[in-house]
Amino acid sequence: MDYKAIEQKWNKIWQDKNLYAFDKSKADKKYYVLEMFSYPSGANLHLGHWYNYGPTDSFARFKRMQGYKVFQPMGFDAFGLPAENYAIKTGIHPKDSTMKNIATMEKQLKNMGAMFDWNAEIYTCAPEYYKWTQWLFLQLYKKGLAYQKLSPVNWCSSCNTVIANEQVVDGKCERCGTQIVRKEMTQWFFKITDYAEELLRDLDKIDWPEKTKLMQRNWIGRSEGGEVEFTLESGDVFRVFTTRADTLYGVSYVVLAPEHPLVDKITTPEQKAAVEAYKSETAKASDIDRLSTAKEKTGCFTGAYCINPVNGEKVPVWIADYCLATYGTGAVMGVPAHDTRDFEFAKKFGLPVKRVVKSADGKNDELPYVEYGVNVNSAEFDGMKTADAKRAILKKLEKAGKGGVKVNYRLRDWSVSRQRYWGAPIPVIHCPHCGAVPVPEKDLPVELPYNVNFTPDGKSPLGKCEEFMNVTCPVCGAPAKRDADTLDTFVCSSWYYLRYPDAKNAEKPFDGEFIDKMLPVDKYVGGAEHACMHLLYSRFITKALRDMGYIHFDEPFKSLVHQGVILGPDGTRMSKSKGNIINPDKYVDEYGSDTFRMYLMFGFSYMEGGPWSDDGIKSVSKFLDRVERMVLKDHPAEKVDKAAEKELAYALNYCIKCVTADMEAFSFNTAIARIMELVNTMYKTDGKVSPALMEETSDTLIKILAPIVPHIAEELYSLKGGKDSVFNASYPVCDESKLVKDEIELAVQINSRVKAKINVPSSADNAEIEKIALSDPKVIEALAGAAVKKAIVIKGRLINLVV
RNA sequence: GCGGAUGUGGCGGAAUGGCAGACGCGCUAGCCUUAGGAGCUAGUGUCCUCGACGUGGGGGUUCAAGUCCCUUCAUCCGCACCA
Repeated sequence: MDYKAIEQKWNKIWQDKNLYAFDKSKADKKYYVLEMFSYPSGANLHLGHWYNYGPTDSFARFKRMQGYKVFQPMGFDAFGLPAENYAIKTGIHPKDSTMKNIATMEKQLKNMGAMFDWNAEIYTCAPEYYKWTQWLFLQLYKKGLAYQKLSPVNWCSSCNTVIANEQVVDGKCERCGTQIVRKEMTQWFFKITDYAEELLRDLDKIDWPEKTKLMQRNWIGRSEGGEVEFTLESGDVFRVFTTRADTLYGVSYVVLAPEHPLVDKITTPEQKAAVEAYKSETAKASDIDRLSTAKEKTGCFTGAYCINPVNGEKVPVWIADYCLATYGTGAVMGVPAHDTRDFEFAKKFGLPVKRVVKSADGKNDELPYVEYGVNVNSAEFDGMKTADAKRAILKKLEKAGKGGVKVNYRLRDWSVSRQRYWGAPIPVIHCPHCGAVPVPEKDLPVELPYNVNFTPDGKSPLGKCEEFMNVTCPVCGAPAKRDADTLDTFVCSSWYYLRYPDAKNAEKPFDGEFIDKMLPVDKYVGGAEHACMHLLYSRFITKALRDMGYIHFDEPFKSLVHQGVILGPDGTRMSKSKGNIINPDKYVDEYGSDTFRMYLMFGFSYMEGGPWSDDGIKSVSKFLDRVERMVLKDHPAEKVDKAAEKELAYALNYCIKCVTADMEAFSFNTAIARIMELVNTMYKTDGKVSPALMEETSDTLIKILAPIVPHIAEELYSLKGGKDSVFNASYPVCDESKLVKDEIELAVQINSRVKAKINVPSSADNAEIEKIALSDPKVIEALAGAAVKKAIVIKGRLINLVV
């Protein structure tokens, strides 16, 4: 077969017939298959794209043949850092390089032969799209879910610019090697924490991999505890969050995050220099380093003292980098006797260690003692069990107005400001009189200007573009400035699945009534690396839009699958620097896109991925030749053998049954294994079965294969006389009556070791099976007269005789 | 450091607690062909035969463990400004 000619032929026919366009009037029978859209970073589709889109398209085709109206769109997540970095390096404008990359990738995606509905294509960098991304920002702002605050960024003083985490290597700027420091800037945030509880709870409602749900649960990080208010000598107050309020009598110091707003105010003149030095040291460390328990504890005394609200004790206030400003209240109480980190800290700085909990059996175990137990040295709470003491102490604090029960989340609000050019401009105007003013919706989109200077020099590129920046305030008309930052690209991708079904709507981001019919996405397929960010942001945006009344469902993705990662032949992640990149084009060129796709489906466990190998693809190619020969040949019946006919009918229906289940479960490698078994049986029984049965089997085989090798199956289908597309045919259904066997083989175990095989009628009950087993000569020999204490029969599998 | 995963023949990988290694690659042999890097058929976990041993290591639960529990080792991924 001339694969290239066939691919071109059918791609053109499918396109001319508009075979894969979604019929919006059939939304009631919809099945929404969505692959995570591509970032057009390189000029070509890489193997990861192929692995995501090829097999998933086969799943979509399978669903179509099952009678669903499949909607499978494709688009591009086109804003982002790499295009901008490329521009800084080469001078080629991000828009130009991105649009060029998109054009190439579109062409390759079309050659892949996936049934994408190109009528619904979107690019996030198109004004027609980001207009609505900006609209989304404005709705969140109106709803009180977008706000500004000071937040640290990575700052490179040599490049004079903000650096992404990715560009920080060992704490240094990857471009110039300068030590990165963290610098506070005013930035926009989305209040995802308002939804922490629902985001956690609704995980129970969705069909997602358990590990992904677990990761989100841990990311959200709900912990129940309490807040305790400490009063400084200056009269200022601050609160700490703790899960161990029962240890409050053991507090011997408190720690503020070095970034805590009170630090400057309370530091005594004698400590000023030391505190400043410590703060600038901390600015160099990443959160990951700061939280490492392996690292030696560091800290600095502020010179200030505060009052423990339960016992009036005066304790010193320190700053230390193991306390993060972004978690809890940015302050922790130090209880060295009952916390490992606090213990190390106290030991290093000579702070007192005071036991307030001992184990329930009354033993004074070694300190730090972090287990639950019974309170001691805790005034009226002595003798209480940990759980009771927590409650009682928090109650006392609550009465005194000094704290109380509190649930805390590790989840932080979503920072969406980026000091970059290639993104959706933030639709806000900063007016000297009115402050931050949202751009009126009628003025959207705030278009990204083309002519800007990317050279990093301390300002956002947009900030240097006068005609962009200078506007009049929509409220008072005074001269004002636009927000010079752009939105995090995750904002663009947090709602794109809502845009696809109504991608060309010029009046609205989407028609709510129609979207309610089309969503949620029935099957979402993409990489596991998005578990905690994109997949959480999308859930948040869906819930926020629901609460604003735009949509009426709770979750965007009903069912989720992660494909694995294909590694280089050396078993490590593919990268340019390692030179182990596999280019799919080479194989598509040599073997055709169907064969390449089928190899991706057969050679790996889809959810696992694994190292690439050249060896298997040839075997898939051979297998397809073998199919072609069998399906197209004449099938003379030399002598029709009933047993052979039964065997073939069994093989066919068993194949249908297994492949249907395997396709549904994304277990493509085993689905293909079952198809290979069927073809092997066809070869084995050819000539011994009636031509009619062989023809029927061939026709069915073509339909089973169609989702996996769409062009080849379409060609075979038409060569066999099919008039319409095979993708308008329905998927074969298993005839259970053909799977009934007269006799089944069972293994006979004696004390769990297999000693013999027996054939029993499929209708035999347990007693009969035992009787047959005990009369088998091999079994008699192996038993050697021993008495059977117990016989365990597992239907269709084995019988185990315990002696 | 925290969080998530993985570990099965020479290789890719199969196994609702029920005959470990489906299917394929590779390898071996036979057939076929003027020819084969084509095709068809058979064999192929390890060890010395009966048999024994085998799912990273060690322990446990069970009639039965790759699968469940405990422990240990190794490798990989994510960690909030890469997308």
